[in-house]
Amino acid sequence: MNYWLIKSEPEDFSIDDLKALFPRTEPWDGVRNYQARNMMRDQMRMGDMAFFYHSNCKEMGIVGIMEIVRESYPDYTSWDSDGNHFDPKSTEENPRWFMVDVNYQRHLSRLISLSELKRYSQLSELPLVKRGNRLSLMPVQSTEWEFILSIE
DNA sequence: GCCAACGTTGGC
DNA sequence: GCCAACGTTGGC
Repeated sequence: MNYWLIKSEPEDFSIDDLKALFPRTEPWDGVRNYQARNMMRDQMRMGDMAFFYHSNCKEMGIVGIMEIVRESYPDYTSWDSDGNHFDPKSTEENPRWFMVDVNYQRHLSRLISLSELKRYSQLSELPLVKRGNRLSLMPVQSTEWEFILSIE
């Protein structure tokens, strides 16, 4: 099983929004970056776990855990010319973008802030803490996953 | 609100 | 295929 970290701007969609849906799931639409798409499409598997990270907000950090409950399928929001995820180069016959479905699992007992995450040498290889990182979705090594849970 | 980093686009 | 211009991300 793989571990992940997935960012979301809480003003857009927060972990509380995901929790409110439970037990319904959420299609993780709107990923429009090839590197992120490839990981999502080729490596994310049902049952994988992901940290929910709040980005671009006052309290940035890891706030909870979600589970991948459906493997990748075409992101139909890319076909909606009225939506803000529209991409005219993506078609039903030849979809360019993909998404997975996620389900709320739990909040962490506390928010683990970005500034705290940056302080641990155990996490120095995590793309999140590297300079200039802009990936909205990234793999987390099992050792990193367990370390983060151990400091929760 | 600013701006560095970086991905994408498009002219050549 | 190069690369400048441009747009976006996201921390600060």
